[in-house]
Amino acid sequence: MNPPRLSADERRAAILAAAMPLFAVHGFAATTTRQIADSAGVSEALLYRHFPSKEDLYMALHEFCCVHAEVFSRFIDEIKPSTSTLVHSVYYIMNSIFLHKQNHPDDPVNNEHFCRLMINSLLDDGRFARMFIKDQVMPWMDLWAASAKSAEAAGDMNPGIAIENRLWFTHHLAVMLAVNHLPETCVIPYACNAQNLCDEAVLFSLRGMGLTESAIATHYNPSAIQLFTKKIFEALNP
Amino acid sequence: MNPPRLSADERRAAILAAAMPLFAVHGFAATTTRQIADSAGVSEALLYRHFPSKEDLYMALHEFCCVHAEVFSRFIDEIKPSTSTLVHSVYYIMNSIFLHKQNHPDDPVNNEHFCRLMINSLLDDGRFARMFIKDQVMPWMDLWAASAKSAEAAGDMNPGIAIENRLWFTHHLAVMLAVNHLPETCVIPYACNAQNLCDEAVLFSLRGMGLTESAIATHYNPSAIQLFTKKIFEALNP
DNA sequence: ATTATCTATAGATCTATAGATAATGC
DNA sequence: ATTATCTATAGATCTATAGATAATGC
Repeated sequence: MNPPRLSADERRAAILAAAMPLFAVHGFAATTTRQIADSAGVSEALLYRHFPSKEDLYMALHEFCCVHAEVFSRFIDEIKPSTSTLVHSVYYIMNSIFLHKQNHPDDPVNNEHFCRLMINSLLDDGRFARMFIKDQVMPWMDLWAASAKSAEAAGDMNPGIAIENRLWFTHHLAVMLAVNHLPETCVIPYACNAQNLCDEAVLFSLRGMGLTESAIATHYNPSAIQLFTKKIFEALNP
Repeated sequence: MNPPRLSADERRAAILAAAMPLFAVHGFAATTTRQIADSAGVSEALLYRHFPSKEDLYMALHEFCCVHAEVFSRFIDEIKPSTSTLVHSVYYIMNSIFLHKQNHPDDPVNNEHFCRLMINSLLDDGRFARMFIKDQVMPWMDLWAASAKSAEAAGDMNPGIAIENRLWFTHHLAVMLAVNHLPETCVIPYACNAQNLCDEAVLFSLRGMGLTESAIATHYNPSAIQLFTKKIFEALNP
């Protein structure tokens, strides 16, 4: 009859899980403590037992996102930098960020909600975004940059753009494609479906980074890439 | 002594001008009618004389942005589609959206505020973003797409990506660069300053669209482009 | 006479806390 | 005995309106 009585840690996690979609979809100011309490099935008073203020709850949510993203960086060391890795990485970036594919299946952080929290942070002071990028994205960036350097050394890539920027630009395109698809009706009148759009964005990025058409022809093999990303997927999901 | 008594139209515009930075920076929910009234130097009651509700005021602000952007589309017909126009357009997109350069000097809509309103719309239902894109961006897109087709016909561009998407991707990169720079501290640890970043993003986009290295070498002449954009700038500011 | 503008306030809602109660674990 | 949880509510704030007042234009 009565709602289950949880331990402090469990209740804390349950409150965060309930708060996530609310803060993500409505933003900080438009989300009320009453909404969160109702969604979590507890009283507002209990929220304030676990979090000193609404603001603290919001910040705890950001920490929660960072901690639960850590699983992704465990397998970086096993991947060798190369032109092929670069191509596969671009494919992975685009698919995971834009199409929300190939992420950890047990990830408690919904991809759309995470995206919304990030954009909300960018409209705010950017603290959460910086924290996440520093802790979770930079390890990958090191691998990506090493791969780009390797591609350059192999003569597969034209010069003219700082190595890291080539990958940031790819990343930015992926994020913006995701953001444009956040509203129920996509704001951009693209002439194709999301999957084709993603594939074209991969090609755009590979070319944009300066990869030669011949290097792209050699390394951009969709079926091989699917195998590669599937392997990552399985490594993340033992 | 007393504050000046304005006509209904003038007061309405003054209220919108005061509301703009508040809604842009803090978002709809976190902006109070009291803040707007104080910033406009009037009572809250007067706000509700001019706008039935806070929501209506917000929507009026969106209309205001669209109307005041119309000046930009007046000179489209004078520009001929070509590879050169395409290159110049990419440069223009990147500089106007990311670096906030080459816009109309009398534009009452601050570029950063406009960017924030757009992103807020994307986190919401996207209505404002769709309206602006349809009315203000699509006329340009037609010119850009015609230029890209012209470049393709001239043998300057490799195939593989839908024509419009090449320019949307360029646009998205520009927007995301702007968004990453919204917080006081940029969220991405770029290894260069904003001007270099913009130049590199132009090169990335030209390559990404599939322009050949030789076409880029022929048409991407920074000093000639500065002249071109200056001409647009002057046309917009007679 | 009309229009712009204000003061004052109703009614709702929102964050946060005080103090009481019920379930758990030793 | 400790810990989780609730009810009730204070105090602030927020949107919106009622009704009064002062400036403008014919």
